[in-house]
Amino acid sequence: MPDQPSHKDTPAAAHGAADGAVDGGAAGGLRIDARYNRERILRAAREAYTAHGIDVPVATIARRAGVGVATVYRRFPTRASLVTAAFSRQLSRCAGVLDEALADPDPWHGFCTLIEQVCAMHAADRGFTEAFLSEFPDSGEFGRERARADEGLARLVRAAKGTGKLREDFEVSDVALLLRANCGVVGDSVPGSTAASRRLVAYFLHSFRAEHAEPLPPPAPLDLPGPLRSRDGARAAGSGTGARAGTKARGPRAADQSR
Amino acid sequence: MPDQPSHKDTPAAAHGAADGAVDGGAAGGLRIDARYNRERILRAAREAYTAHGIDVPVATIARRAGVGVATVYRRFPTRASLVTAAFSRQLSRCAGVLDEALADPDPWHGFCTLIEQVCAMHAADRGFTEAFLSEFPDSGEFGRERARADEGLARLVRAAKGTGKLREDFEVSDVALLLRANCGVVGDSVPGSTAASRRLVAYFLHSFRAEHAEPLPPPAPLDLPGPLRSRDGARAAGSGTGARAGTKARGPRAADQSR
DNA sequence: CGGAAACCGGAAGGTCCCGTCCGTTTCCCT
DNA sequence: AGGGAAACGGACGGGACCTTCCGGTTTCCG
Repeated sequence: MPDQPSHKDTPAAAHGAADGAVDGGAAGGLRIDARYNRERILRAAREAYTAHGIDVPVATIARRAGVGVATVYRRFPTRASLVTAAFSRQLSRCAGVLDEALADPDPWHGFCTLIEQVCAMHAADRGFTEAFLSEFPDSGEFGRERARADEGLARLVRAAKGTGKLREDFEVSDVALLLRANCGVVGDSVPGSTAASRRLVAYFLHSFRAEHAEPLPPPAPLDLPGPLRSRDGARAAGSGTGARAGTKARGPRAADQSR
Repeated sequence: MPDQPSHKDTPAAAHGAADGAVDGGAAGGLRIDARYNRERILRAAREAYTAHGIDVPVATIARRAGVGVATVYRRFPTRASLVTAAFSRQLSRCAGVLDEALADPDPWHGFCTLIEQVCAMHAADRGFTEAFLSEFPDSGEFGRERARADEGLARLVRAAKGTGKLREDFEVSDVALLLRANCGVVGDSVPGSTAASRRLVAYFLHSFRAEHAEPLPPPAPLDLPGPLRSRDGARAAGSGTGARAGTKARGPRAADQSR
């Protein structure tokens, strides 16, 4: 317990989240070899996800981390939990950017900066984009952060409108619109995705300005990318293939038209 | 060889593409039961893809079409070919919309209509969106259509700029940008995707206008969604998993860091 | 009307991947 | 130093999917 070498009553579950670097999950009270491996797994996962997307098989990550599959699963009970843990950094960076934006004396400037930064993050990391769009991070860390983000975003938008620079009919949900759009542009690991994203953002920010604004069609009953529809919900953790596109879309029943 | 029933010279392969309705592929010279089944398969595929995306298992489509899996594979040698065939209609509709746009006396109006219509098509059909973004339709029908589309689009854009309504620094590749963005917004089968798409398009078209235009960052070296990177190419037809996300992203080698 | 080619459907072959089991190894505390 | 708990890793079970095979059936020409 490098954290609190109390010698007697191992302070295991005491209050682990104080490890020098970022410790998104629960690394406290782990044997040092376990902690070391956990770090290696996270690093390997981050690299793989960033480069190839979140559908990289767990076995691949395990191999690149130099551990067995079982070790990965012992530390992260499910694929989804690994993904969540791998991107918790990025997520807090997003939160940090939002805080900065809120602190900006010019709300409109803060708003623009926020959009630009977050979109740039997505453009630079394919895995983050996919994780963001994916449904399973709803609950857990992603979900909790989101609640706070929604609130802060609403405040920022209100303030930006107050300066008269952000058009009045702008909706908070339009941020989600932009983010999803950006994810679409970034989507695959196309080389020029960063440039494309920048251009997209420029177009959007231009049309968000109050001056010369024209009427818009009504916004969709859409929320932020995270917690979308409530479809078949479940499958959040189990069912392996979690993020794979198909699989889930199975029709009505198995013996629906038997023949 | 249903294609060339040598036997004598059945009018089979004469000029099949004249089958009353749309006949995207080669239904000529098929026994009537085969032709009937082919139609049922296509219909089932279209329904399934539209509703659940192109990752629906072949077996599901076969069941809903009331045929066996083998029948599907006999008619469409591979998953990809089925997808291509299923969406060939939509594709020609796109081409038609483009032609209409080109014929519009007001190029700017034609341009706007084109964007709106195509985006609406994507919003209404999840499968079409996925197929459009997917890489494998490069070759074959999709690819050929695209060449023509690129050319027509370039002309339309030039004409629209000529009227002074479309901003001068607009690039043809910005259409691809918009389409990809729209696919991102539509992405999942969210109920309100149509409304979201409409709003997205409105924002974009607003910022495409020449008046009050502001400088933009340079466009990405990006083409239309279809033929993107040339990555690991191959896998076009075979390799089952065609559209599945992961799988392909396998790391360097199998025994890369064996342990 | 009769036979052969063209068709059909279910089952089997081959991949890939998630998540668990269990014998073995490593670390930590006494 | 030594014993036990924690951790490790390879193999295994289970599930989906794509595609092919093969014996039985239907259509169509003469």
